[in-house]
Amino acid sequence: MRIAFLGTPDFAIPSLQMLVDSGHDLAVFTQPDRPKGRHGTLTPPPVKELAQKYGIEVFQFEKISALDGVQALRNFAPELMVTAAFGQILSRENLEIPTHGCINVHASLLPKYRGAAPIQWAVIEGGKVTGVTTMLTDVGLDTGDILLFQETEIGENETAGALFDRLAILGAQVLKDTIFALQAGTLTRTPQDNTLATKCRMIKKELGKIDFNQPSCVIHNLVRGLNPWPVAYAKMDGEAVKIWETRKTERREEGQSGACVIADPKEGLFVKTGDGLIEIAELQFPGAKRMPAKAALLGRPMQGKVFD
RNA sequence: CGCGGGGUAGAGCAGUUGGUAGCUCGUCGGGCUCAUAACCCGGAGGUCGGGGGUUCAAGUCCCUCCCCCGCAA
Repeated sequence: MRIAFLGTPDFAIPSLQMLVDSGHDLAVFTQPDRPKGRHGTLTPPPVKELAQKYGIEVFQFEKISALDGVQALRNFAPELMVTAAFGQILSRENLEIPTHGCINVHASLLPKYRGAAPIQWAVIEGGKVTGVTTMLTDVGLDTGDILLFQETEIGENETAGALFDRLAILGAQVLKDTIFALQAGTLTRTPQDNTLATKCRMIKKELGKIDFNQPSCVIHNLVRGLNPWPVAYAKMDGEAVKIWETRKTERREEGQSGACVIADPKEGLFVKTGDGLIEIAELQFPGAKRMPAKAALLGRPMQGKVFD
């Protein structure tokens, strides 16, 4: 099938790879190269790199809905359009180009977690199950009819990053099934129940500030959900310390919220929360690399210090 | 050349006004103990990121290169 693939980050990679392996006639539309890293090096999005590896034509528009974007899309004349974490809003004009419409791969069980950061929010809110949904894109934000979906459990200590990788692969599978069903003529559409819909906000850095008055599980979920980006943090002696990994614990100890009540290179680092203790397993001080808390404690006594 | 922090024993850190490198953990050996990741005693292990310079003398000052990290994008 002649397919226009619109996607940008790593999440879209397995899906594009699947389309390539399935022998479809592809063109890739992705975001422009962006400055990245410490020196602002202009870096192509992952999807572009993969596309170029296979000699697939790549188009990059600041706004696909603008005139030149629509024109390029029309010229390619796709039968089907597929989006996966593209990062741009499609206009009605865009959507009317492909004869079979536009399929979006979304990393949540719609209608839950519509919007930009569904994976992180599923973890932050402590969800036990999430998944991937394919839907028929319409002009709303992830509001189109549901085609297929697949569930997966979220591990108790799973990070958003790890879940991200799994859902990217799962997404490719669901997409494959969806296209297969489309070609077989067995695809069914199920409208979303808007009364059950939730929309997730974009992740901002300030969201990562840990409030140790919160219960341990809330903190733990925040830490997992913001790993590997932007990473939860707390301040100690005026410095922002990144908290990479935490563990729940049954240990009890008195102290003020945020206080390092146990800080021993052998036992580990345990901080008082709103309802008990939480173990900080991995952290990162300014200028330093991330490291196990037990290692950090060897050269940096933290007993009695307080995070705020 | 966007701003800043840092590269010192296997790991994490300290090293004051320049004068033969210390701490905690680990590691090796010995001891105590019913026993131990606990405790005691002892040992090994570092050309202080690379190169150049100043000096009687540099981890410590100057120049330069490499690498790591944070912020900002």
